Amino acid sequence: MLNRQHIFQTIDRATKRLCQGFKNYHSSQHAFHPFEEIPQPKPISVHQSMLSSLCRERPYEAIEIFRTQILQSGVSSIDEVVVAIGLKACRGDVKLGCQMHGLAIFSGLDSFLTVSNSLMSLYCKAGFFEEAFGMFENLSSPDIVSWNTILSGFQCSKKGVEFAIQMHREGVAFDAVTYTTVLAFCSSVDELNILGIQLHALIFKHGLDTDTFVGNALVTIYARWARMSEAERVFAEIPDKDLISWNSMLSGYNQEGNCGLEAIWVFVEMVREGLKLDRVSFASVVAACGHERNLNFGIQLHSLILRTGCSAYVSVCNVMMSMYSKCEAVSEAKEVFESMIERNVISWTTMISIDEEKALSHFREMRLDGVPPNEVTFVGLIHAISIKNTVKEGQAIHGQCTKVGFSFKQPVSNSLITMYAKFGSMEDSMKVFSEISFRELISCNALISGYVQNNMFQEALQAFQTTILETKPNEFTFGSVLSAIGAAEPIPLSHGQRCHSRIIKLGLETNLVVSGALVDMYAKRGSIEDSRKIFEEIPQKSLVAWTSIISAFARHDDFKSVMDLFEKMEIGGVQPDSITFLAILTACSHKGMVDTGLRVFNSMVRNNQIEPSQEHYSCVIDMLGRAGRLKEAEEFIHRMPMKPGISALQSLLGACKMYGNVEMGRRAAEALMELEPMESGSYVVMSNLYAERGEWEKVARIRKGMRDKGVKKEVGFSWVDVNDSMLMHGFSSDDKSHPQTRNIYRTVEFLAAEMRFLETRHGSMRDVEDDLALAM
DNA sequence: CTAGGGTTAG
Repeated sequence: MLNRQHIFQTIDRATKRLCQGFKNYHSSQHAFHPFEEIPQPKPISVHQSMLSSLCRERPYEAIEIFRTQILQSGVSSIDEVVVAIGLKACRGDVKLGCQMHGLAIFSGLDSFLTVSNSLMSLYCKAGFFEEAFGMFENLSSPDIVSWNTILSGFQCSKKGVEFAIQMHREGVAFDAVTYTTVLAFCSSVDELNILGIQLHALIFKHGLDTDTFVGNALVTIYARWARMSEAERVFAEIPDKDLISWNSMLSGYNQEGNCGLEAIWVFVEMVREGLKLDRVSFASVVAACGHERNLNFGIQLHSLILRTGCSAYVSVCNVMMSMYSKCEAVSEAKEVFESMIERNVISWTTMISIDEEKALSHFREMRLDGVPPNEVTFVGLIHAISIKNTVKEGQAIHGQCTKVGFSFKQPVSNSLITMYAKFGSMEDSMKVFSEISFRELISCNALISGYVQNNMFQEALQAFQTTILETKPNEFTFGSVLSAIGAAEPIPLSHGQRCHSRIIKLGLETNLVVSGALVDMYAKRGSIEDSRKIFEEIPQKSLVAWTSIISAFARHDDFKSVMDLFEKMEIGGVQPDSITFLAILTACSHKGMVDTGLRVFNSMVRNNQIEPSQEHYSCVIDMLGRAGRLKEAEEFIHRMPMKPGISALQSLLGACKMYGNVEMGRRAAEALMELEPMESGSYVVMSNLYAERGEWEKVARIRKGMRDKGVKKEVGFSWVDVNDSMLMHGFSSDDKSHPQTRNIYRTVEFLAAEMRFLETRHGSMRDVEDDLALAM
């Protein structure tokens, strides 16, 4: 394991040195001037070396030189090598290539294999594979380069591998290039990884694993399969490591997800080796830095990138934007965007996902800029609109997606499901879901969590049960379904227990999200012992875990446990957040520990720099109110920086009722009725308050007001689990809707009689009977 | 003839 502190200190030193040394780093330019000084006609060898050095870096100049030569000295002044290099310089430009092809036929140089090979390569690159393949089939004696050229032309990895197998059957001996090409095919298809390993064995047998190109390809495939130890082993055995070898390692660590630090470490070693870093190195290391959320190092990298001139690359700027946004430095990200001369889809998409407020206007600008959006753009845009909660815009974008044919792309559908769920219209979510061709887990998770968000817990459970028939659930699936079971009284706890056993089977019980959700679910469903057991078995207790268990005990009014756990949490070095404090305040309030509660509230603001929310204020008001400190409670409401919400007013009203304060109660109730005129609660409490004082006229006025506005009192429900069904059975007092009502009531009477009988013997069943009578 | 990077839904 690497020591973070140590690494970052080392990186700091290394990059500082690098910044100083970089001034003369990229100044070396290729020198071509001697070419001009050689008089015409220039010997062929001069052209060969000139063109081959130019064609990589500046192909158009190479083509120009080629043209001048033909015009000045005729076709006879060139040979097959020059034509081959000239073709290379065309870089997949078919028009130029065709001209060159004509020239080759005209000069008779097309009979040379090198020229045919170069032509085939050109046609492959230009996307005319059929053309190239036709040429290949007409070759009387293709060499390994001809084979490799065709092999590399395959767009589909599987077809490419088939061709390689055919090569093998026909007795073509593989060389380093063949292996490299086939390995590249293997790395892009999962099922081919066994073949990749077999190839590695063959490569090893032929001693080709020390070839830089082959080694790089091996490093790349191992990195892509997240087998970094193997990648490292191959890497160590490459004698002539080039920049690509290093970059492959760097990106390999990046791909593994949480190995950002290792990636940065590789970068530092690259710096130490004195390598000339390029845009790919920077793109990778900046991504790693974003992963690590290390803004300081990111700024150092940024300056390094500016010094090396790599800031001219769109790709590097794109990843810098993303890094800054991950480090929560949005203005820096925007600055990078503004400074860019050229922007591509990724630049715009990144900007759209960073700045959700202006997402739509960025999208419009993007269209005006002539950059066509892709599916990722729509994912970002839909996400931004979900956050903004602008239904009209969402529908418009959905329409746009459909128009450009993106709405059936997997990621887009998934974001649409989430968006409609956020809008509260599950019908639309379901519609999108049902139109998906292949239901991957992410789509199911999106749907389940959508149901939970909209309080449709049974539907969530149902969707979960369909999901587990189709695929293996993951931590997100369980996170959602457990919260559904925790929140929904009518779902029997046995479903939660079944989930729990499934979680254990899948080895997910120590997962951060899942363990927290389990603790929470058991606590909400009354099984605090299970909550505690699960909590204690979590090896590394996270903030979520601590908060879950504290809230669990708070919900059970176990003040002592709450405070014990809170202390242990702080000793354990885990910083409480606003939700933790909310749980503690709840516990204080329920136990009447007003002064402790106030102390906690103040320390939250002062020591932990947490801005109290509406809920925190309500909790304190509730606490003061319950203790009869009504004046302070009302003062507290006035002290709130925001408009007092429903729960704060309800708390105050409740306290007024408890202590019979009609005046204050009226103020609270009026504020409440204004906030939610259709809720019966405040009317009922107020009329009861007046009733207790005998002010019947006022009671009547309130009752009439309720009737006029159409406010109805909600009926309370209880639940009973019948035969471990999917749903529990709900019933209210005086409920006669069940077909077996008569039998049910007879049973209740029997039970009541039995209790009376037992009471005469034990004398302690009074309460239970009262409860039962109430339930009727 | 061959190789490396960036945006992304829960």
